[in-house]
Amino acid sequence: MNFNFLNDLNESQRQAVEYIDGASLVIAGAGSGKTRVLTYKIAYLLTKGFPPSSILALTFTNKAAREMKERIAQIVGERTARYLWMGTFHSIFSRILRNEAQYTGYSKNFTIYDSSDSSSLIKSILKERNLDTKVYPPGLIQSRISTAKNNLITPEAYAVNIDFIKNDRQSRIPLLSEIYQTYCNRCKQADAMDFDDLLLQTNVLFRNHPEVLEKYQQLFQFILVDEYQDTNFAQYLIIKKLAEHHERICVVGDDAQSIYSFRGANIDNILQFRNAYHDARIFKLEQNYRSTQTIVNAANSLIDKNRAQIQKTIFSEKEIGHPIKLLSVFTDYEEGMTVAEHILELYASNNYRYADMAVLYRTNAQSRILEETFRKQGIPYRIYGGLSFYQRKEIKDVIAYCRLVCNQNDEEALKRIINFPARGIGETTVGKLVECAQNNNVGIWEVLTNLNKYNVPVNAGTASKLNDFHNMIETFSKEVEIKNAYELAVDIVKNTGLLNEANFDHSTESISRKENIEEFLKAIHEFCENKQEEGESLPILSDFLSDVSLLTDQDTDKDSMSDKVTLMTVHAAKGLEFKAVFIVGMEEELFPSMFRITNERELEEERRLFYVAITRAKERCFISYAKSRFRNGKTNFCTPSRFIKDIDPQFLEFSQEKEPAFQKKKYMNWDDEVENERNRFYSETNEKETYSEAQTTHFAPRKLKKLDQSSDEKIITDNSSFPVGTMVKHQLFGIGKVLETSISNGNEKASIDFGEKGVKSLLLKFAKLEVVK
DNA sequence: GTAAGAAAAATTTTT
DNA sequence: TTTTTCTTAC
Repeated sequence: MNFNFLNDLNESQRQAVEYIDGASLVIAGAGSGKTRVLTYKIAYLLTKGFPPSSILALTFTNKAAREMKERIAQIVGERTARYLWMGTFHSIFSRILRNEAQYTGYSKNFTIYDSSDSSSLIKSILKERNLDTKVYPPGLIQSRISTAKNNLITPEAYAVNIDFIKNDRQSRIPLLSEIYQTYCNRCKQADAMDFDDLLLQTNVLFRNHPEVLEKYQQLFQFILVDEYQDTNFAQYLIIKKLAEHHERICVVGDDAQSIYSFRGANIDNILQFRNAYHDARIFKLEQNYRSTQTIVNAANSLIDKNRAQIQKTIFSEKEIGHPIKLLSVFTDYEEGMTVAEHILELYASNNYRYADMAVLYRTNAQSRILEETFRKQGIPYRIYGGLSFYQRKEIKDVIAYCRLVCNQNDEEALKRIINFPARGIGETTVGKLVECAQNNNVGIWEVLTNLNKYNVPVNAGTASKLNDFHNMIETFSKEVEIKNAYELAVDIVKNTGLLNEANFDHSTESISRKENIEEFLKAIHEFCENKQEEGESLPILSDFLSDVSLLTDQDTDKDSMSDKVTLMTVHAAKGLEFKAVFIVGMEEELFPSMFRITNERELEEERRLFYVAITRAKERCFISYAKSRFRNGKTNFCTPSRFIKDIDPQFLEFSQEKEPAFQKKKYMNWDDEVENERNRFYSETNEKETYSEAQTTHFAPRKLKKLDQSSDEKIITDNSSFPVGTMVKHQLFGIGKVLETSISNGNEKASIDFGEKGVKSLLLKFAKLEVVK
C-alpha cells in the first residue's frame, strides 16, 4: 500500500482525514476535493487497522458508491475494497433488511415497489373506497405518506396524532390516515416495501430488536456519510443509532448544495450536526480546485443572498478566467441556436471536446428544443434523465413478469401483466378478482389459485384463461430457486410472447423495444457472470431483482466514452463537473420554479440549485434567458430570473451578439431593447418593481401587440368570482384567503394566503379554486 | 372485452 | 406540448 497518499492533501483535507477518534463534520465546498477526502479517509482507516468489513460508507447514488469504491481499490487493492460496506442508503439497508428478514415480518426476497407501483396502489385503494380523485389527489396522498414515512410516523402513530388528523380534516382529506394504514397493509400483504420503507423498516427493526441493532453497532466500527445535507430524518436516525456507542462517524456535505428537500431532505441535519454529536469536530474544505476565480466568486456572491447557511469562505487559486456570459435571447428556439453556436465555437477552438460541455436546465421538458437544434447543427449530445431505461414500458413489463414469478403476492406486478400480452382477462374480471380478494381478506394470487373455493363469478371461458395464466406463472416460479437467473428470464420472455408483442410491426419504435428487451436480458447475463466470478454458483432471479429495483438511469450510461455534449437537469448534475457549462432558461417561474417562489425556504433552495449549476463549471459558464418560451402548449412571455441579479455584476459579461443568420427580421431591433433593459436591470434598486416595470417601460408596446395581443402588464382587477377576502379551497394548499386578483399576460391571477403553506400566486385557469363560506 | 380516437388535464426535481 | 382519462364503435 502506498503510505504517501496523505501528501496529496492540503492542510484542512489532511486534518479531516486524520481525525478518526470521534464524530466529525466535514463541510466540503463545491470542488473542494470531497471525494478525495472520503476515499483517502477510508484508505487511512484501513492502514490504521480497521478491517474493511467494519467500515460503513453511505452515498447518495449508486454511481458515487461505485466510483468511490474504484478509487479506493486503486489505493488499497480490489481484494480489500470489496469487503467495504459501501453503497446507497437504500441498497445497504435493503441488504440488511433481507439478512434480518426473520425479524421484519417481510420475507428475504421482498419486492421493492418503485414510485409508480406506489402510485398505482394508491389509485386502486381510492377506487375501492369510491373516493373521488379530485378530492383525494393520488399525488398528494403519495407525497403525504412519503413525508410521514421519512419522518418515521407509522400509520398507527399517524392515526393518534391530533395535529395530523386536524390538519387532514382542514384539508378536507380526513380519510388520509385510513388510506395510509390500508396502503401499508397492502404493501405488507404483497411482501413489498417502497423506497421509504427501506429506511422506515430499518428503523423499526432497530427499535424492536435491540440485539440486531447491537450487532450492527459492533460491526460498523466507523461510519462515513456522503452528501449529508441531503439526508432525511429516517436516515439521520439510522446513522445516529448505529454510531451511538463509539461515535466514530464522519459526515461530509455542503449545506450550500442541499437541493432535495422535496424528497424529505432536512438541511437542519447538517446545520445542527453539533446538537446530535456534541463533541464533533468541524473541518472546512474551502479551497475550490475545480473552477476559475471568477466562477467561484460569482457563485459566492449568489449564495451569499441566502440566510440559512454555515459560514465559509470558498476560494480558488486558479486563474481569474472568463466572466460568466449572459445570453439574452428572444425565444426558446433562439436560445437553443445560441447555445449551439457557442458550443461549436468552443469546439472549433480545439480546447474543448463535446464531452467537456454540458447544458443544464431546471426541467426535463426543456431538453426537447435543445435536442432539436443540436440535431440540426450536427452536435452530438447525450440526454440524461427523462425516461430511464428501467422505466420503459417494455422493460417494466419484463420486470413485472420476473417480479410476479419471484413473488406471487406482488399485486402491482400481477395487475400490470395479467392481461399483457392480451389474453382476454379484462378490467371487469380483474375487478371481480380484486373484490373477491378484498372480501376474503386474502391476496389476488390466493383467489387465482382457488377460483372455485372463492366462488369468483366468472364464466367457464374466463376461468380457463385465468387458470392458464396462473399455471404459466406457477411453472416459472417453481424454477426460481433452481435455475440460473438469465436462463429463467429468457424462458419468460420467450414463453410469454413479450418479444413478439414488442416487435409487432417493423416501426423504429418497435425495433427499439425489441432491442431494449435484449439489452435487459444482456444485463441479467452480466449480472450472473459477475456473481459467478464472486463465487456464487447459482445466481437466481430474485437476487437480480433486488439489485435492479434500486438502479437508476444514472447507472446505465453505456457510452460515457464517446464525445458528446451532456444535457441534464441541474439536479442530475450535482457532483459532476464540466469545462464549460450552459445554464439555460434562467427565467422567473421556470428557475426559480413558479411553485417555489412564495416560500422563503423553498426559494433559498432554488438559489442553492442555481449555485450547484454554476459551480459545475471549471472554465466557462454561460447563462441564458429567453423573452418568450413555449411551455405547456402555448407561448409564455418571461422575465429574467431574479437570481441573475444576485450575482455580483463584476463577474458577468453581456453578450455582444452579432446578427445571427437565423434571426428573423422582425427581431432586428431586439439588441437595442435588450441593451436598454440591461441598463435598467442593474440600475434598479427596488426589487419588487423591477420586472413588471421593465416590461412595460422597455418593450415598445406596439411591437408586443404585433407578437401577441396580450399585454405583459399586471393589472390589478376586481374579480367578481373571487373578491378580495374570499376564503377559497385549493387541491394542494387547502384553505386560503384571497389577497389580490390581477390580470397579467392575459391570465387571471390571484394571490392567496394559505397560512402555513405561505402566500401563493395562482393562475385561476389552472388552480381549481372553490369558494368556501 | 378491446381498441382507437376524442376530450380533458397537467405541466419540478428522484434514491 | 404530452399524458391521462373518457367515449364510442367494433
